[in-house]
Amino acid sequence: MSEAPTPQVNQLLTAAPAEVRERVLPQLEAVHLSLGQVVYESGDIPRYVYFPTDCIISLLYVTEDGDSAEISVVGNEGVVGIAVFMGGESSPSRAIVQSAGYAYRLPAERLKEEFNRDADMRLLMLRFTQALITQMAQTAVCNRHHSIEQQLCRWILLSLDRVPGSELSMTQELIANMLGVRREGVSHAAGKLQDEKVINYKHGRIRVLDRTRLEELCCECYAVVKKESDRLIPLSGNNPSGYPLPYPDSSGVT
Amino acid sequence: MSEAPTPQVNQLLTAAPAEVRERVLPQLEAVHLSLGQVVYESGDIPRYVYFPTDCIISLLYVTEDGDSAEISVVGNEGVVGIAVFMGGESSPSRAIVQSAGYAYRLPAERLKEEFNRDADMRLLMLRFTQALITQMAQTAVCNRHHSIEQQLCRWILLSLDRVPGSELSMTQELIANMLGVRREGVSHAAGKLQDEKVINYKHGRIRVLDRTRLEELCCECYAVVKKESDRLIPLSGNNPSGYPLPYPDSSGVT
DNA sequence: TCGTGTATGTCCGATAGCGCACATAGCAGA
DNA sequence: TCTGCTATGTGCGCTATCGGACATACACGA
Repeated sequence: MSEAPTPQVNQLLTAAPAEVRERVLPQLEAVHLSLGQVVYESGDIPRYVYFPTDCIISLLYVTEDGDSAEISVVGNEGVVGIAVFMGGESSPSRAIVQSAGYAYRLPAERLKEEFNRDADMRLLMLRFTQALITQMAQTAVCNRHHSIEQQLCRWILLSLDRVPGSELSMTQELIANMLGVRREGVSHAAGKLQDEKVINYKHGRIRVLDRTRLEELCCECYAVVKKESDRLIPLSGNNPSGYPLPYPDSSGVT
Repeated sequence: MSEAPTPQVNQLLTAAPAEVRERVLPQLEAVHLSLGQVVYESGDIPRYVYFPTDCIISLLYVTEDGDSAEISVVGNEGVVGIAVFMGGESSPSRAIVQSAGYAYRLPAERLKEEFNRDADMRLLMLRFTQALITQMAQTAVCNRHHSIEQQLCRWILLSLDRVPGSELSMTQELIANMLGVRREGVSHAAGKLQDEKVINYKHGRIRVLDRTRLEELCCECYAVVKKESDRLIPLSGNNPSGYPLPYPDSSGVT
């Protein structure tokens, strides 16, 4: 388990107004989040908000009979726990770690204070929230109209953008939970992508071989979300590769 | 075409801090919105925000090949045009009138000013936004896991809560567009509900005969959204019938 | 009162995804 | 190196929904 990246890897922390950052930095605490860890349960009142650096956190909705669906993913471009500043305190979603790594956490109260105190900070958080909303809405349409294969492409691309390298650590079983489909469905779709040499799937490890082709096979949902995120979140757009800034490009396998 | 209800029919206008309300009331303009009217197109920069009184506005996402899905509905409990205060200016959704009636519109700039000026007003808007987020997310899960019949029940209930009386003016064709399914699918589901004497469908007019049963046939998605809205939006929870306050209960047919 | 257009109901085959069962393959630990 | 667990691939019948074609029924206006 490597060291925690610096807080600046998180784009919101980097883009935060200087004085807010100064107040907040000493209070940030690096925490390692492991795969599958539940950060918030549905209805929980968060004590901390999390700024991911090299991890990915999924927001899931779970139905009464156990079916689930991922409604958005958050990586180093964002923060988990928006209900804290949106004023609702809690939300009916579950937040789980989709890719292990480090995040910086801050007491919920502290973010709330900064949000209410500093207009620029507020704008930053709200614009991120709007990007999140776009992601959710697009996911809803995607769930309705696009094939599992297309959705898998979207899912891989969204994840890839939030993680260094071109590899994801994730079983088909878990992806199936995220997409709200059967594992077999994912297996089938992944098989097709492998036949096309677009990805390589090996025991819980996806390696993307041909990102361009992957984007072609994907529905437009990925592009819509990406474009809107780039527009709304500072920095995010300055980095055309989509990979987190402090890492080398996809050339090297981690 | 009857007169416009007072602005107080809109719960956000009613719940707004007194001083904000005083500043804003004289600048509100009643507008009649007719069925199917497009309030915003995807990507538009709104010049006005709309506070519905007795109309319903749907937020839709449309895919490249014309498929659509409703991601949320807004009635007298809310406001349309959140991108204005969220800081993104525009959003990729289309807003269309799902049920004709009146709304009060306010220049976008004015809402933005009040939002930035008054912390209570801000909280009000943000809590409403969080309720909207819940609705979108629940829609995404519902799209994935529930049958057309269940979704139709959810849709009818959500609409009914936002309109006086127990009747909806809406063709199956339009409902199909909202749910992102075929008209035939809606026809089939509506037929089953009619056989059960839960609703009565007659040429673009749905009459709800047995609301209790309708709620039973519905997936939990309606209840989740309703509960969260009641929690987050003031007043909304004070009115257990769920119908807009200034109207008589469902007893009378309009 | 009658016609016309819109709204609804229904039938067909096609297909994507489900649920289940089971075979295989890679990985980790003894 | 062997063993066992976890992850993946695959086959089969089932069902909901799709896509298109068509028949009916209601509502409104001449």
